[in-house]
Amino acid sequence: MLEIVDTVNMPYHHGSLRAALIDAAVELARPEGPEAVGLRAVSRLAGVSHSAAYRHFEDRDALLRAVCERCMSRLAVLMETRVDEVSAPDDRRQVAWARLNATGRAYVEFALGEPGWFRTAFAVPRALDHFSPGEGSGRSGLDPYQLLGARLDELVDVGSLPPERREGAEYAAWSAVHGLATLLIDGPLRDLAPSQRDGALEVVLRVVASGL
Amino acid sequence: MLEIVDTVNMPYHHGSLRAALIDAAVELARPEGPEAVGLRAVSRLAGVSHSAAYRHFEDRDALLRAVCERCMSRLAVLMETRVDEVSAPDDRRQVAWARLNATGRAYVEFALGEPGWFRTAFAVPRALDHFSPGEGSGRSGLDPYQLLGARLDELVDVGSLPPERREGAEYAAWSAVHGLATLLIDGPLRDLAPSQRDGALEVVLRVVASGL
DNA sequence: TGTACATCAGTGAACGCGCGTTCACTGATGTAC
DNA sequence: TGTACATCAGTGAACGCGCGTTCACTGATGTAC
Repeated sequence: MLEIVDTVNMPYHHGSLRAALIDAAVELARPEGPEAVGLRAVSRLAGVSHSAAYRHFEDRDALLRAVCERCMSRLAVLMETRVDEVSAPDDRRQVAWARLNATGRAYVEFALGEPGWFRTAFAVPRALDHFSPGEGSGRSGLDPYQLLGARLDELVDVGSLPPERREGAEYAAWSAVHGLATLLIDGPLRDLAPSQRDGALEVVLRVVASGL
Repeated sequence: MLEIVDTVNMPYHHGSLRAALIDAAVELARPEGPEAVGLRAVSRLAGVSHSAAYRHFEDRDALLRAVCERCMSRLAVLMETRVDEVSAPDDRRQVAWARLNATGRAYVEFALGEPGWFRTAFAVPRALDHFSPGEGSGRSGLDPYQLLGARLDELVDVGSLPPERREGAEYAAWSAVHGLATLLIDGPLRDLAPSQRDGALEVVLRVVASGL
């Protein structure tokens, strides 16, 4: 919801402008993606002069980085939520597979449901080991990559994935859902009908599961 | 190679400005990606006033579309080349699998070797059925998606892929290599060491092959 | 408790940039007679 | 073969836009005495 800020009754000191700027940036990124996150546009939405932003962020990139982390965190939260929703029958192996599938489904669900946030989450790429703890992470403190790793570890634990095939398994699972997501939202598959989209997701999940 | 054009000795009429503009745009897209393809920058590189471009392209998007097709075509050509390089032993099944792998490897090779072109190829997404014949295609006239389909058809032909699992198989294979490519060049895996990159590619190919 | 003062967090004008697009123009080419 | 003229493909100035960044400033807050 883009709302006009009543600048007349605003106190001179905002109090929590840094947080307000990030909120505004997240709001702008939602429909438009990371390109919409500019210092001027964000300050405008926050109802503040654009130079005020420099009190809280070194430059435009610093703001964008903060927004990326928020978006990445939202992705992590959705993944955790969907995994937690998996009902747990007796069969531990079945649960482990269902949870892996839920993880992948959540990833694509997020990309399709919030394409702007999804693109923003990946707009300031960083190396895996550059993740600071807490940044871009969900409730459990794990980022999306680590959440996927946890699912694969579980598969090993319950004996569904031979330990010798554990190494690098993230790459296969992650690439598959990430590729599908980007092809569906930005790429040549963007005009696929919803039913075809679902079908594609099922095939991707099936191939990964049986290929691991 | 960005070269300064000798504007003094240029004839008033260029002769093939449309082609020259596309060439210049492809050159700009190579290191920078699609963002670098602007009417002014491209005209500048071609040694021509920026308004001249409007004689050949309706607007900036029309130019970008032409460049995308060229980049997509280069991808198709590399895929064909790598497939043709596969030596053909007796075993038809082995050949079919090797060719599928070569297709996927070529895809990632292109993305890593020419990230700007790769990103440009996908910068103006279109629906699959919007591909006009010849656009974005390689020597054989097939675009990358169709080249992948041909590999999968071959697998069915030689009996390596049950026909009932043929449907949607493109989505799984394409998503996997596309996801790996984008994670490696733009995403969180961009700082992976070359050896790790290779390892990730092998895992991805193995999982797709055994999962199909 | 009151006052001087440092510090902090805002403002708004300005600089310089590159972009897409339009428009009246002009130089070169080709065609009709 | 020569000339008038239409057509085509360029030019360059101009408009308006939004951006990131800097800077001197000012209003509000908190602290020391």
